[in-house]
Amino acid sequence: WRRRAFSSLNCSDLPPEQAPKKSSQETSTSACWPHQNAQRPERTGEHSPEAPGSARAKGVDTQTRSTKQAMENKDFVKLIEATGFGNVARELGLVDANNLLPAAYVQPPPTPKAPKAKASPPPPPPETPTAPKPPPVAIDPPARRPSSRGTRVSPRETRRSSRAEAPPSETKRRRTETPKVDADKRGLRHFSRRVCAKVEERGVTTYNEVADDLVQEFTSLRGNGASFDEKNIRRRVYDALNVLMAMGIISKEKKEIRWCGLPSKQESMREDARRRRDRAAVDVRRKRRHLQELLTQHASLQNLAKLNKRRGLEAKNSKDLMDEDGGDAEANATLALPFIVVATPASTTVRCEVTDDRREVFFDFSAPFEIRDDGDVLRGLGLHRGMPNIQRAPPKLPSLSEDDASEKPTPLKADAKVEEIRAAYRREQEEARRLAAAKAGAS
Amino acid sequence: WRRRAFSSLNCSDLPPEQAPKKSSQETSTSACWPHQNAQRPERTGEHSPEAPGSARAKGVDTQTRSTKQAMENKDFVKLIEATGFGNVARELGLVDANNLLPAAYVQPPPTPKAPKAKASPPPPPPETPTAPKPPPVAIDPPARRPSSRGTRVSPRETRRSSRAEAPPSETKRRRTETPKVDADKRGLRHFSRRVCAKVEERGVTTYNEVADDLVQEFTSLRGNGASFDEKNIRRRVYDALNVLMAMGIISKEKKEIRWCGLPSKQESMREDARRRRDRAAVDVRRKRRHLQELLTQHASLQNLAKLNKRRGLEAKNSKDLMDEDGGDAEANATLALPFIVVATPASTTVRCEVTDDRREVFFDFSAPFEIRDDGDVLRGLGLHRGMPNIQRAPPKLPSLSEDDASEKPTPLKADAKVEEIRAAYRREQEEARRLAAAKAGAS
DNA sequence: TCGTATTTCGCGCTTCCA
DNA sequence: TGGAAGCGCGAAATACGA
Repeated sequence: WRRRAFSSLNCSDLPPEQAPKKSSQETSTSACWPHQNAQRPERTGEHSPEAPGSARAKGVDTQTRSTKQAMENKDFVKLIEATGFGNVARELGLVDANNLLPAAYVQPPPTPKAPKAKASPPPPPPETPTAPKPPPVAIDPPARRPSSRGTRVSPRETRRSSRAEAPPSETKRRRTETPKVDADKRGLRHFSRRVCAKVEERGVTTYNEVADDLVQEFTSLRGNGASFDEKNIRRRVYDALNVLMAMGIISKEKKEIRWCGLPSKQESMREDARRRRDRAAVDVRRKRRHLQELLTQHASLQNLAKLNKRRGLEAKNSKDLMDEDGGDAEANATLALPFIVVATPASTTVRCEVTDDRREVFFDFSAPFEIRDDGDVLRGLGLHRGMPNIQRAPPKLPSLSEDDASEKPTPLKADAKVEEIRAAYRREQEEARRLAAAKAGAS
Repeated sequence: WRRRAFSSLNCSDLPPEQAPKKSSQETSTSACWPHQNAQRPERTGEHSPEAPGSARAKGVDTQTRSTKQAMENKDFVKLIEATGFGNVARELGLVDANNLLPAAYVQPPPTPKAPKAKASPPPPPPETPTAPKPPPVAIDPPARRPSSRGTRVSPRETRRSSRAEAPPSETKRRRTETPKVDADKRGLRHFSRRVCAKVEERGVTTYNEVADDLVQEFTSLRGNGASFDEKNIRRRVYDALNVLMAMGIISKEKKEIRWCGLPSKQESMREDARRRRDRAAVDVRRKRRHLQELLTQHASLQNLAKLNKRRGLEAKNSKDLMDEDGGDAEANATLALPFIVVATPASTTVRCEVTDDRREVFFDFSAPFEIRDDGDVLRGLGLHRGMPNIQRAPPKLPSLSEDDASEKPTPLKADAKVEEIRAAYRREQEEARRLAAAKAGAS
């Protein structure tokens, strides 16, 4: 057989109500070949030998059908079992516990009637089992939260003064009467649940809001009009809030109770905060470094200015006595800013070319070279020495593992001897003169 | 200036300790042009006019340096402020609150001494502030957990019997003496934290384990040997456990307290369970559908077998009387399985070609066609009718929002009249004969 | 049914705030 | 400094296991 012939169709030739509704899935299923075992699911080998042609139908009379059916059902159930669907079938109610097909196979289903109606009808619930949740708005403001104890005569107020004797209080009586009715609607367990839910619902709230709500809820829950245990509820709310607080599920700050939510959220928020903190720390470090740089620069310039001034004076003084090329001496004795230095090895050949308008200079080096700006040079001269080092104790951040005492630069010597500066300066001057140098006039 | 001249370098001509360590970042920074404002960070316009050439150095004498320095520092601090770094500098301790540079600029830093040593040295902690956590093993089994009240004389036992009078209890006295020392080491808040930690640490534990541990911890924490409030602690543990239980952070089952973990974990696990549950539900639905299919198939075959038997008998009986083409009548009266039907519109031209060995048949259709297997045909014949429909109440899953009562198929009629079956059969037979049909012999 | 485990419940002290 | 908010604390009631 070549059996790839297949396509969409029109079922108009079939009786309309029998036309199979061809969902794509059904189509592919019903198009399977029955005798190609592998393709039709679950038609196992045990079934195949009993297949259609050899079905053991006992008779054809419609009247005796039900009895025959019973037999066939047995076979059928056996088949189901063999196919591994027994459990499923039983579970689904397709066959009952006795491995019998339900009567629906033969008879129309009887008028549905509760099959498990027992003798004792359950008594109607003595109290409203789940009261309709009252709207959370303040219904009776004057009566609520009677400004704590003592200001108002409540049923509780008149109770046993010495709780050792005295007849069983109303509370006790009630509880003993209906021991189970609201067994899970009392006590710390229940109240903490309620409190938690309430705070979550409110987001930000106060003790009194929560307590009032719970009292309201509770009193309306028990149809009984008396606000029996308002005091108790209020007391319990404290307990619940405290534990919730300790768990970090809520937080309280000056009467303001705030829902902090699931620890997962907390965790992620903590993570986020940590990240931001770290980023900020890096930022501070960078800024500190930058500040240090600025300070260094400033100190260098300051020192250079001093140096220049002194050397200028010296040069001017000595010029009268023994100088040959006049005004240039003063200029040579001082260092003007800004400038850059281009440094190469001594062996390098440098070709220098200046444009006619003297606005551009071209250098051609035979070897690698290095450019230094005035800042570099001043630093190299040691003119920055004596700056306070700002790499001191970083501001104490909320405790973190890593410490910032990592790259504490070697503390600079407190001051630089003027002679050292001078020597360095001379050395550099030599260097600068020997190599290619360019100056831009200052001020 | 064309200033792209740059390359890697050798600093061999410079004094080695002055050779700037060129980290890539530093290089790019120090290579900036000072007079190209945009490139040197933070050298704002306010700074530029005071730039190097015009620095106001008051003198050069090293001896008077410190006083001059004070003036310059003022300028410098002003500069820092102008640059927007004032806050940072102050915060870093670079300048003090009076906007003065610290003495480090001039003098070597003095021997570091706590600058904020106050008058009253904090008294040594009267008790071990954080006790070394005792190993959790039982240290003193006989004395611990004295099998509840009454069996043992504890300091608490002798306390006020009627709390109205009686001298202030030891507890109270202690608390009043040291009001803040352990203010956060008492009370429900603290204990619930402890309890939670303990349960988490233990994973699975019992009330007594937790309580014993906490008592142990507490008594060892307060050097005071007396187990003052063992009873209270034990009482509080109940409270904490209850609330924790209500929050679902722990669970308790017959004295076995189990850590259920953060709600986040719970949430994910709940999510996971829900997913698995849904997957299983889909699985059940699919299996149920499949079972229904198998049942339909089985019923069809069963019914067909009956029908065949009866019609075969009828044909045999009537053959003797008035049949013309003998044995074929019986074969024609019955339907053998398996087979397939290829259906086309009446107007379709079908070309059929069979190979010599008769193992392959080729069809050529002039229009779309449809393939139906025996299952389809039997279903179309109505032979599956009367099968109980298994789409009954699905097994009650743990409460879920969605209901499965979505695609309840229209209940099939209880039984199929034999005449109907016969008519349908005949109709289909006609159709099958008129169209292309192929049979594979059965058994 | 008793003894223990657990929970309920509210008195009165402490702390906070105006 | 007095009143209100907050809550420590433990007696008593109840639940529970043997």
